[in-house]
Amino acid sequence: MDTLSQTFAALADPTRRGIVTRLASGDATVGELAEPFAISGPAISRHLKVLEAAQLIERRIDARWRVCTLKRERLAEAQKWIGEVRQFWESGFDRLEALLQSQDERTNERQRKSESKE
Amino acid sequence: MDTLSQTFAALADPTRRGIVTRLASGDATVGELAEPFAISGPAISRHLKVLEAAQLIERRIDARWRVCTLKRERLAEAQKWIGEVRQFWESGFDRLEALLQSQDERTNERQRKSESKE
DNA sequence: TCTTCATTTAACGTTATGGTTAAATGAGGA
DNA sequence: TCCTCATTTAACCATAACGTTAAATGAAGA
Repeated sequence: MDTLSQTFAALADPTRRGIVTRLASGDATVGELAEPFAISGPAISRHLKVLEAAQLIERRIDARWRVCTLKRERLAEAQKWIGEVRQFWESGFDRLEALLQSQDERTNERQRKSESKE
Repeated sequence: MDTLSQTFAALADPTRRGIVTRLASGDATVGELAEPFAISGPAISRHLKVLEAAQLIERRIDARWRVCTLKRERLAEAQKWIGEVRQFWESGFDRLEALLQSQDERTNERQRKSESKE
């Protein structure tokens, strides 16, 4: 799965967004992150694994706790993607090809006639 | 499912992001949207249904075509959510409670001790 | 009216997601 | 060493997601 898909998928769950929001105020242990939610430890653990796989957080070991830290990069990329679409939409310009390339959103794209001719 | 979850889930698929990007350059029929992708019509139709359910697009009937339009609101909300988290994270301030409330991210939250005492 | 064409719905299969409980892991403290 | 505690892994279940092909729908044009 591509990075952007992973980022958006990770943010599509309210528990995970809650965790991200909490981490925006500073690092926290798994237990601290779990506290506000009425779900089991293993469920939290899996949510953290999803966030880590999406590179939205990092985990490090501190004595007998795992401390989670929020990472900037993926959030920035996701925000940028939305921003570009919005900006393009507002501008009314017809430079789609440029936007498509800038966003590298050609996954699954069908072989183009123009391309197969060349 | 809450709105934000629906928005992020809709954006978590590369085909749907491709459709959104295409629509940022202007309205398009289902056929036009389907053209770049190597998947079946029904698959596109379902992607459009997801985007419509998430209120990212609208469909209207024009003769024998269904024309799709991008909508602004949900994209703006999603971008805003990410922006708030990032801003909060960068600020280093400890006003988590305010952020939580502003984002209405208390879904699934466990009964708090302080609350049950009051 | 009959046919065509764009799109959707139905039915189906496979894999992913999110939850659970029970057991495993592994560092710290007694 | 042995116990405790924080967290993860394993095994399982239900439901959602995404793809397919075949059939249905419904407006346009002959």
